[in-house]
Amino acid sequence: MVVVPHPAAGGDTRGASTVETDDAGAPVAQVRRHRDLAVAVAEIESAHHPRWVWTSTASVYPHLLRAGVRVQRCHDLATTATITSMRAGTPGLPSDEPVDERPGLFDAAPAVDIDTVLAQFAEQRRVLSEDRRLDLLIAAESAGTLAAAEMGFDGLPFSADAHRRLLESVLGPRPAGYEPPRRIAEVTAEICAAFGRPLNPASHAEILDAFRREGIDATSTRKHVLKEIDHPAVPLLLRHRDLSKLYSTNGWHWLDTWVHGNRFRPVYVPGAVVSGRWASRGGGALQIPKSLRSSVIADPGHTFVVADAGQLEPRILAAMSGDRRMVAAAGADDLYAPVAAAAFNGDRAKAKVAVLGVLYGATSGDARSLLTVLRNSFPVAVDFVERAARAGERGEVVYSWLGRACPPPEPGFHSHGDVRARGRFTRNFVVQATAAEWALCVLAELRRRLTTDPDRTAGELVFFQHDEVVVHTRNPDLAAAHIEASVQSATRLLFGDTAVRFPMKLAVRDTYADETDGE
DNA sequence: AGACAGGGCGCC
DNA sequence: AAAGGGCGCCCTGTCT
Repeated sequence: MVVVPHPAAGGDTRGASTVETDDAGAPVAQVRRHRDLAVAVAEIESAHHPRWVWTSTASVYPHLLRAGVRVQRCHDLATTATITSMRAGTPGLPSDEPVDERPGLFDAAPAVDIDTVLAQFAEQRRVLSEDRRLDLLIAAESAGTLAAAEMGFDGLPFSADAHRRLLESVLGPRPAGYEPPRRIAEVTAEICAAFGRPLNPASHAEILDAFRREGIDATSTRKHVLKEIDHPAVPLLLRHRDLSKLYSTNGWHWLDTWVHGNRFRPVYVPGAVVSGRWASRGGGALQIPKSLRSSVIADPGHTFVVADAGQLEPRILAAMSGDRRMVAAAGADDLYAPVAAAAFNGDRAKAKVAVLGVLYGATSGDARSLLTVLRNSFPVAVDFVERAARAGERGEVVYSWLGRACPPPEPGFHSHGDVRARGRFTRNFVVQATAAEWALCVLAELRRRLTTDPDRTAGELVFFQHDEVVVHTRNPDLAAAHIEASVQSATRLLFGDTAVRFPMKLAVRDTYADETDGE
């Protein structure tokens, strides 16, 4: 363990200090002063790969990456504090540290004294040393912060030319000024013609008003509502919505902002979702529309290995609950097939609806009755989430498998609707948060394997999205082997010797697009 | 001018 | 096919 305080504000890395500690966080050597943080980290890292302890990866590591310095392991104090304070019921009190989004600068956080950092680390070690699962969670979260910074820095291979071709074929040429692209202008004109009056197709109020003038009372302008209306403007409105979405969210401006040097460089924010899932800041990294994925093109000589965990959350529920029949079902490649056989006369569609309904807290009568059927065959699994739901309804906090706490309820939650919503949230939390932990452990192990493989062609992580990883590699077989091994490792770390399987759908392609998507 | 809420969509 | 959970982002419309 080597502790480094937060660097001074303003990008001034002079005066950086390090001190070596034992596992408990007690110093075992003198504090060393360094002229340059990146140089010091590079030197120490090459000697013995310590676990770096710092205030936050988000505020320190981007600077190191820009200096060409990478580390294997860290302990992120801010991330740890966020998790432990949520467990203590005092969310949001410790450092809400801003992440470094400005190249070349550290954020404006004040410099922190090394004794303060040491004290915080020692206290966190004391807590973690008593809780093996929490210790594992913190290690995985910390590794995740490194992976997030590295993926944001390296970027996802993305062909700006391919994307420009897509935009031009769908929207027309790039507008010179602020006027809308040709195809959007055309469909807007057609909509106005269909209604016989000018209107702004982006205004819900104007659309509803226009329909009302023709004697059509729509409750909203949602797609499924519009589709019920027999009117020539309906398909035009839906098309306008699609085009506008592409233009405004992933159009030329998005390309200029987020894609440079044929790399899409998003800002990942690990653990930003209460369940522990990652979020992204700007660029919509975790919501890349399917239509854009054919522009994610591997470099020459490289391919992508795209791996996603199929039916992850039901498998997580099986492992958490220990329901013997559900565990047995989760030993199959298709979990829904044995569930259907056991409870739904082989009707797979019904089995799927029932399982998803139990995970999300379905309220519709249809799914409720299927849930009752599911309970007959899988009582332990159903009871597991029902207990989480009832705890939430009582205002209690629930926990993931490794001990992440969900936020406490809002003080004023008492209405029937609030209480039921809280139950659906806590019901889903226990599974979604544990699924996030499993995926994070996969990511951490995969990162470790890829970066330490003596064969330098194993590849690099370029994308992570909840239950999916993408490796950019010259050697897809090796990358795939590392993915499989990482899945085994994560499963064993969390659930030990379980019969639950987590089959990965692996695909080797030169674009991120699903091969079923048309060219 | 800027903040915020609500509607809507698409990603898991 | 959707439903239920979690997000980010865009738009309009309203309020300050």
